[in-house]
Amino acid sequence: MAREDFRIGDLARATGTKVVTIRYYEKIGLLPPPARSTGNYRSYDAAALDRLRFVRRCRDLGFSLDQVRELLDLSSDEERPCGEVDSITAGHLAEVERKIADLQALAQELRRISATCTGGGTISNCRILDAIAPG
Amino acid sequence: MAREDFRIGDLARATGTKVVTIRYYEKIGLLPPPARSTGNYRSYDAAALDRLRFVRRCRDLGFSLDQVRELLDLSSDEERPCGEVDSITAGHLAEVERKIADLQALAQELRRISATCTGGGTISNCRILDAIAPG
DNA sequence: CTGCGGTCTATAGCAGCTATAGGGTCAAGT
DNA sequence: ACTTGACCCTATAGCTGCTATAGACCGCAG
Repeated sequence: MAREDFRIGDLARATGTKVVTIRYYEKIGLLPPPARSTGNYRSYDAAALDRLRFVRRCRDLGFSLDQVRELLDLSSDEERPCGEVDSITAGHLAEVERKIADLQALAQELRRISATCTGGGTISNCRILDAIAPG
Repeated sequence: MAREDFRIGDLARATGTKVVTIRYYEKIGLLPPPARSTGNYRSYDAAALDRLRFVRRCRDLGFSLDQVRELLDLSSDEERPCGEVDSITAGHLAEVERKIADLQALAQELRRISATCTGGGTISNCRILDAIAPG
């Protein structure tokens, strides 16, 4: 309503989010349904911008949408102990570290396999395929 | 038809794949439709086992189904130069390494954020939330 | 002949968007 | 006044790589 309200495209640009993604976030309840203009356009305010920025930041940090939802819920309840936030973060960090370890083992094996390539052969004597399918 | 043929459950156990997944692979054309028994059960032979093992191995190595398809196509053509196999492998390796780097940066930031937690506070003075949503 | 474990098809669901179809709105230009 | 173009709306289907469910059939042991 006020002059500083803006439309979904502006919000998208301001946060680096696609318009469809914002509507998707609204649909799954991550963002509240905003006010509507006379022409039925979504009308956002500064609070909506803050909230979406928070969501995007969490997503950039690799939190799942469910985790983001939890963090949003927590952050709206001033009285709750901070420990819950920390446990979500710590849990996520542990998961990321596990993924890194998995991928490192994977990369190691791919390097081993790739190193077998002799360079000029044909499929019939491809060492890489042998390395992938031993036996 | 021969005595050594076996059914989908056996194939599943032998490869550590779920039955539904095998049917899915068939549906998307990754595995050829097998012969059928009189009771319309799928009937597999040793070649099918080899092929599925190859697929599983590729998946374990993190190749996408499309990449697996390509590798399968290549491996069935003895004349093709081996270079294509190597470029798929190298490309995949590069992608895995990029992912590792991304995740390491992420873990670093999560550790930084998590370290701000003072331990006993409430949401209203949560440093982690501050760290996630600065400003 | 009844029960059970396996198999069959077909369809829907998961995350987290993205794309498409088929329209309405609004401000600027002519 | 009219048209162009950029923006917006809803609703639906698609993506990857499976997984789950429903409802039926097959085959063998007791």
